[in-house]
Amino acid sequence: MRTQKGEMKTILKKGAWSLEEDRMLIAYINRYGIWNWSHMPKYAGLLRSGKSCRLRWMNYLKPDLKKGSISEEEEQSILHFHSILGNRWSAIARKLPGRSDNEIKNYWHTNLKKRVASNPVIKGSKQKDKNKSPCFKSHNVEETKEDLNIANDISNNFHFSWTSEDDSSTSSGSPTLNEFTAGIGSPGTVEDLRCFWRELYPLEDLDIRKSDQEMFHDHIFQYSYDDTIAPWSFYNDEYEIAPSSV
DNA sequence: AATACGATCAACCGCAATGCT
DNA sequence: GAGCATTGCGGTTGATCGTAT
Repeated sequence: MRTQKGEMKTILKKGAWSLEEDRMLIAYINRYGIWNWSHMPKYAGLLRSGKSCRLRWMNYLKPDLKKGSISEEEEQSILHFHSILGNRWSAIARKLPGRSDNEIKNYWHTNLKKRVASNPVIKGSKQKDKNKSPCFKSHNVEETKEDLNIANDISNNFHFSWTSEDDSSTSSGSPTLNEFTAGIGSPGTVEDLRCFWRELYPLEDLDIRKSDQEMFHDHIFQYSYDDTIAPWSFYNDEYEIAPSSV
């Protein structure tokens, strides 16, 4: 189905993320970095909005996120910074490394809000048992840990290189967190992306996903056929991805 | 055992800010 | 400066789970 502008119109998936979707997003970001949330899902083979992908990554998949319960120190920090900043959750989150704004917001609403309302001067804190949390028991936490390992294995087997204005040397290996969260990235060339998908869906699975490959005929993709040197440099002039050696 | 209810948290939605053309 | 795309934020919702009855 196409819109009047000739763009592909896809039905976007909503609701809980599956393991497979997590795996695809992690693997894609490990390989190409974060270059454009709106366009990324399509190239990663995800039927999700960019917003949804960004949220999933920021709140759950980002490797430097802490997975455990909020500590007493962190709780005191939340109380302290909330008294200064109010409901500016993202600002509070920046003060607590490894915690997302969503996590802090949820923690506030479920643990602290009532307590602060009933007792404005809170000194101590109740340590909640996160093992009782439904989400801790769901597939997401434990299985995603395993999934992150799988994704890391995948990314470790990829050749990843780029150059920048600041650093004319070429870096190889997997990008660090700072590198790929700093916006370094590229959707890759058509052939490069094919290799990426083959890594995710070896042989027999590739046929099943033929419909997904309709995107190779997407108008944006057509650019890449005519520009084989730095096909995606128009997205980010500072970086260009080297042809994959996979 | 079945049901109701509350707690928790991942995900969605709408809007504002920002950047680009 | 207008219009559009993208990103980031905060409020809210809904699914899931544990517990009480």
